[in-house]
Amino acid sequence: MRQLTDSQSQAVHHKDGPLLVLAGPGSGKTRVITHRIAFLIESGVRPYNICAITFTNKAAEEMRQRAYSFGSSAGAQISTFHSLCVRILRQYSTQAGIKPGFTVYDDSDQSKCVKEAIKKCELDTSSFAPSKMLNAISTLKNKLVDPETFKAEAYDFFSNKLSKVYSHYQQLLSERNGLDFDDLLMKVAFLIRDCTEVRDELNNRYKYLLIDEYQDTNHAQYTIAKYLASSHNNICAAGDPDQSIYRWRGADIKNILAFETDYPNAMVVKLEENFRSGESILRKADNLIAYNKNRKVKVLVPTKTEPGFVDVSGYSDEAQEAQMIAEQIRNLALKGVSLKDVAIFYRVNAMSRVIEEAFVRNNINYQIVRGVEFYRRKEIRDLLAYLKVLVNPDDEVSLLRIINTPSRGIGKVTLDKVKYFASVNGISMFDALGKAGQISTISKGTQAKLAVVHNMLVQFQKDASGKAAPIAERVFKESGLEKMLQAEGIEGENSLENVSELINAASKFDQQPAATVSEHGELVETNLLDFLQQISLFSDADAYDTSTECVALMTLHAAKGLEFDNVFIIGLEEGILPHERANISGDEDELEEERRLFFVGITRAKSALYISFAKYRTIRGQTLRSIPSQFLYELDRDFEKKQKPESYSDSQLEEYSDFEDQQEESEEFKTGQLVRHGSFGLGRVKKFVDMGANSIVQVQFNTGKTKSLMLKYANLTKVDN
DNA sequence: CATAGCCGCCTTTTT
DNA sequence: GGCGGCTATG
Repeated sequence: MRQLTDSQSQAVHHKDGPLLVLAGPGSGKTRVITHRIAFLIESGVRPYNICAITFTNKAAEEMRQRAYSFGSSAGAQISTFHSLCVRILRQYSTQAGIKPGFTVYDDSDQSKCVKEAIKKCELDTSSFAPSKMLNAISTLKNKLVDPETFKAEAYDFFSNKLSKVYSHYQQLLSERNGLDFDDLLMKVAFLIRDCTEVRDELNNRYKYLLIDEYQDTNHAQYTIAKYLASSHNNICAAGDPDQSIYRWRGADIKNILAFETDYPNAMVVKLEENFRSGESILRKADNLIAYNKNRKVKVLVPTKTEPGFVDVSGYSDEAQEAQMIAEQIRNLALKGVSLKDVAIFYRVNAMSRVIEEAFVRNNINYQIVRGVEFYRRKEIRDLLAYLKVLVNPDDEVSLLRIINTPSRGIGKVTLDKVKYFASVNGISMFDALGKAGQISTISKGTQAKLAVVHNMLVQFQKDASGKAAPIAERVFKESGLEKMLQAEGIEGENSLENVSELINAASKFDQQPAATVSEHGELVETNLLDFLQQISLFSDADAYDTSTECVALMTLHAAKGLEFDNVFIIGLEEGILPHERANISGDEDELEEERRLFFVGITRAKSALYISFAKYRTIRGQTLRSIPSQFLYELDRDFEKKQKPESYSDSQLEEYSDFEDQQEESEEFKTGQLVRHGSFGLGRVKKFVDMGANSIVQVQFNTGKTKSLMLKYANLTKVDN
């Protein structure tokens, strides 16, 4: 085990009071937190009084294991903000005004609820798109604006409508005893703000608070942290403003920048040495991030003696890019590189497909780090919906999903009648099912069908307070789900396998020593509800399996916190990275976040970094000529001159030559200039990035679309106003 | 009431 | 290019 450096050691051994660890990439930040947990325990703090918050469940699990290896840290609360909130809400459900068996609603459940809410407000879903509404609601919740507060300040037309949707949406969730991701944070923030009894208890329990990736906390999380530490101020925040990549989700970089103002007596430790990457890699990262204006300047100090290796290659299209990468990886493997040490990063999930195809062709093992995908499968969602109803009979979304799955001859008309009966009598739909015999509008035969389902669920419920796996298995067999899949023949085989994988996961969860430990040190047994609530908080990064010999494919966002010897970052093109959606408001902040995202990707690489772009890329079935990302010039202004013609296939050589031709003088385009484009028509210049012959103009066209165009190909003509 | 087939929608990143 | 939802048909 490497020795701690002076500054690392300073952070680790800080005893009481606020501490800010400003850490660059690869500076051993997470290690400092783990050592600090060990130090606190050594100096007499009970593990039970420590709370460490990480960004993903995976990170929490790793930190838990490392902390264990230092000695008995059992009982320390190490989890994500969301998991912590679930715990708090269950423990203090009465004070929070919710029932402890609540369901955590994922985005598809949310979307069902918001659609209903929009309907109730008599708005049409075309001008009030559910996704827009959900986004807006999420932003409000992250800012801790509840429906009542928002209603009071909603003056304009849109806010007014949004406020109504928001109220109805919250109403629906609360009737169903469901909480969405943002509710978990908001409810806890309000609970500890308003309820002094709970705040005191939590302050008493969590005497030391450690928060990793503090740059990505949103206002709700910030508030929770503030109240959790309010009596003792033993808060240790660690993060890197240059790695803030979740602004779009409400993360506020100001939280870390203002830490010293929030906690005036804070000790600040800077970790600027980088133990991860070779010098040439770090220099590129430095060059790039220096273009961000909105930052505190810091330089990465390399400590590795090996220089590292950086390659920037242009390919003709995404298929060639993928094939060349596959070949390079095969070469690396021949040289003895383990596939575990190779990763591919991309901006959007859809870009993984071409790489996958190339890897299959070339016989390269890979895994896509996309954890939530498994839980989105129909058969998995069906079984989970049954289990959710057992634990939370108010969960109408899940109940409606399963009531006729497998089909039992219960249709929409019948369900409408049941729903009407439920609302007239002020009971839940589940209870209305139990009284199906009293619903006179429904035929005797259908009444009987409803009663059968209700009876079945009631029978299942008797086992629902125990372990997860046995009840999951029982429900799968007795509900008819298994028969339904078996009847599908070969098509259903895959589904059957998935279900048994889920049941395996459940039984693994059941056997796990409980992560929760009571004050007196005894393990708290987990049950079905714990399982359901845990998997609903699963994230992509959580699915990353470090034990198998294969290349990891993931988005740049999922790459946060990881490191690899060899890193490939693909699709360095305008519109992809930076992503076109990040430019819609013409907001410089969004471009800076894209730059930070690339920065995060670069700084994952330990010894070799391969960056690539393609001249043509097919997106959503459309092949478009693409422009190398402006970020490539920022890494290295001469990057294009250094391009090897060999990296293009023969047929592309000719095209390459016009690429190389950068003698002509570029014409200046000012923001606001009216221009005409051959196919897009009239538009106005929003931005001009001067790169000599490779200058990029961003034009907002009258069609409403904004495009980034490479000046020398775009054939733009200026139009007088 | 079930099923198949079609249309139209979106599609950045995710706890 | 993929999925969800709607409609028409049996």
